[in-house]
Amino acid sequence: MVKPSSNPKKAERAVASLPSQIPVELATLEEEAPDSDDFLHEIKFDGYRMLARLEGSTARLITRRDQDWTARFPELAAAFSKFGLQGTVLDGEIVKLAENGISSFAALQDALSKEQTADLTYVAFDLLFLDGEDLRGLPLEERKRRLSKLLAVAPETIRVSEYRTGGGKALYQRACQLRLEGIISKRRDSVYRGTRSDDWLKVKCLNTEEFIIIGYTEPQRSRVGFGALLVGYYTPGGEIRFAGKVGTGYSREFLIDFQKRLERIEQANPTAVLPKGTYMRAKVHWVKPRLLAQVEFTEWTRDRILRHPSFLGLREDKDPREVVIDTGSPNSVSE
DNA sequence: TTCCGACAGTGGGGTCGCAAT
DNA sequence: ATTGCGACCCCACTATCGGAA
Repeated sequence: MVKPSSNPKKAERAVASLPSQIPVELATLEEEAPDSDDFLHEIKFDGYRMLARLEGSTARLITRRDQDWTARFPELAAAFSKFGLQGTVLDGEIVKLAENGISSFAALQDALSKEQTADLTYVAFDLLFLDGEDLRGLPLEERKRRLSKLLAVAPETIRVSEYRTGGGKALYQRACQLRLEGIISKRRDSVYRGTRSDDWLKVKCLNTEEFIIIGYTEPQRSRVGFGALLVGYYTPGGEIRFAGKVGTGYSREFLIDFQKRLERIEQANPTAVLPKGTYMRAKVHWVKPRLLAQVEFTEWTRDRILRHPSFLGLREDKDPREVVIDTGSPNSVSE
């Protein structure tokens, strides 16, 4: 709980308005979790990053690009406004938690599109302002202490992100076993700078899979070679199913060289079955299903399309026929 | 001198809202 | 009614540049 400010000086500070725009701290992508005791670690929640701005009887939810999304989360906004605090800003993530406590981005989007936002959760991981006081210059652990105190008495839907100190590698392994998105490791004594730095590290659990190259899109604007590779896989039934487009991870040189190679194996029509309503922004060229691409991605979407795919390289040593993915595999998103 | 952070620009899936078809 | 498109959200990645180390 927060003591009401009896000190007139403090009260004065409390009415001082917050900065209109507050840049959020961003994490740098890292391959390995730090094991050093200088870091604390928390679960990487998969949702919408949102600053909660409490200004008296009103609370606003602001995206990291400064868009006001309060109206999309009326229940959370109402819960925050009940705090009745002036000049207070929390940093956190709006998530849809399953019974097992895991946040699913697909479920969150689903809830938003159906306007079923009552059971969303705000997971707070930082406190930037309290009662008009700017806390961003304090060490992270101190801010977290004040955050816990503030949310000690809070509704179910507003929670503190739990964390542990040290043991980053072990936590990362457990997170991946539990099929979480990854972890965020933060320097315990770091101040909130509002930029990307290695004070905050994100270590993600990623999937790697080989896919059959079934086509490519034409480059747009200043892009050279091709835009994206269209990839697919064999179902156990022997059909090729479209798995999405992979548009990043190529050097300029590769884009030019590989397009020439693809050109030589072009064919008029797709080999793969495309889901109805597949939208192709750029013109597509289809190729014979002969080449394999190794692709890294975060997860499968509800429609069984790759999320956040990036190209790692070609697999010249394997036969495309070997790329069989059973849609009932643990990787699939069950509905 | 080298390195790193910021920025611009490319690409992805999904949702929403608006305009053109 | 459908489709295209751009703006958001979530992002990965390459290339470049200027300033810090």
